[in-house]
Amino acid sequence: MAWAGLSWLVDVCFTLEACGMTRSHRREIELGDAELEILKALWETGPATVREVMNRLRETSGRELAYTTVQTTLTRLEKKGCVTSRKAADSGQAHVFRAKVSRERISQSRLRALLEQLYDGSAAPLVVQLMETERFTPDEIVQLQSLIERLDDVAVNKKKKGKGG
Amino acid sequence: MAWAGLSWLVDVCFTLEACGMTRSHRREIELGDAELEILKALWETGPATVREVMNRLRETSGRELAYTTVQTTLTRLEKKGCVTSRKAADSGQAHVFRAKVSRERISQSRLRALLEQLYDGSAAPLVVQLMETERFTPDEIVQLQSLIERLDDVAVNKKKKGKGG
DNA sequence: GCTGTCCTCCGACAGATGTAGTAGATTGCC
DNA sequence: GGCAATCTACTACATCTGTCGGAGGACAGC
Repeated sequence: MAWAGLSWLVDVCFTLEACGMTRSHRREIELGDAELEILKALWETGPATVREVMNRLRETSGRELAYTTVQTTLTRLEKKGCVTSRKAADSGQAHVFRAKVSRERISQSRLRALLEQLYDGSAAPLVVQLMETERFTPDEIVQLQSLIERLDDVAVNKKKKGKGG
Repeated sequence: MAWAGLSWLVDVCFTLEACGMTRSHRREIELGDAELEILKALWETGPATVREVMNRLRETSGRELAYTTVQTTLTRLEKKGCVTSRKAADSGQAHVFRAKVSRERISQSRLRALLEQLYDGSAAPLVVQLMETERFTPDEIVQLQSLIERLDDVAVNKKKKGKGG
């Protein structure tokens, strides 16, 4: 399972938060579906050429895109600052593209937009909705439980601080 | 607060689930940002005319849109099956628009898309991300805790049922 | 050196979306 | 009956996105 632990994600999220990137930006990055799909392929493969991304799409999603379609999309992603490209000696003259934004960053950007658009920024309804409509494995439920406890601790600490200090 | 309880949302979600609408549809409804904003206004006002929606947008978001812009968007929403319109006796000749899809439905559709696009359909990472990066009030945390317990119960019951027949 | 292959760059085009103007019907009022 | 306000319907247009083709450069093999 990709669920060896939530910690990696938790860490990433904390990092983002530490960078002050969690609030205030309504919509940092706007990506279409195809762009996102290709970016996802790039996350999964790691740095890759146009052809590698194209193959990856075919193999994993059965998606048949023209070489130039992938290329155009990668170029647009580069223009948006989501990927970088450079020439690598070991890949002929083909450019190697590398994702510059993380999956979590995109995820957060989209979630934020969703929150603003649907619930005036309040996150709880979305969490509820996710928990109610999606399936979770028992393991995941345990993980979520511990996360909530952690949230709870933070809340309690804050309250203490607020009172005592 | 709008958080008198989560139960309404929970109910809606269960209803959706009962309708078999929770999985399998990749992308039922595609809405742009402006469309969503106007649909949101309609959720908030209840059935309303073009002008009322327009005013609502100005008052709540400071959004200044031309009358016809709102109208066009509402018409497009109607074509997409998200709203209905009819002539009401008490509103002159103006059509009264009414939201036909719920906020939760849209929310779910978008969340689902996000899940598929980013995490191959696995919901847990999104929940984690939301819980880590967004703020929750102590009350909300309590609510979430009880939800998790409920999830936990369901999981346990399933296990029992699976065993017992 | 020619040819085939692969790559990059550029241009193209259709559909969706955001935004709005205009024409013509309807209605209230003098 | 005519004018002003308001509404609907239609049209328009720029931008973004998805998708791709063709021109031309680089390189491997004959």
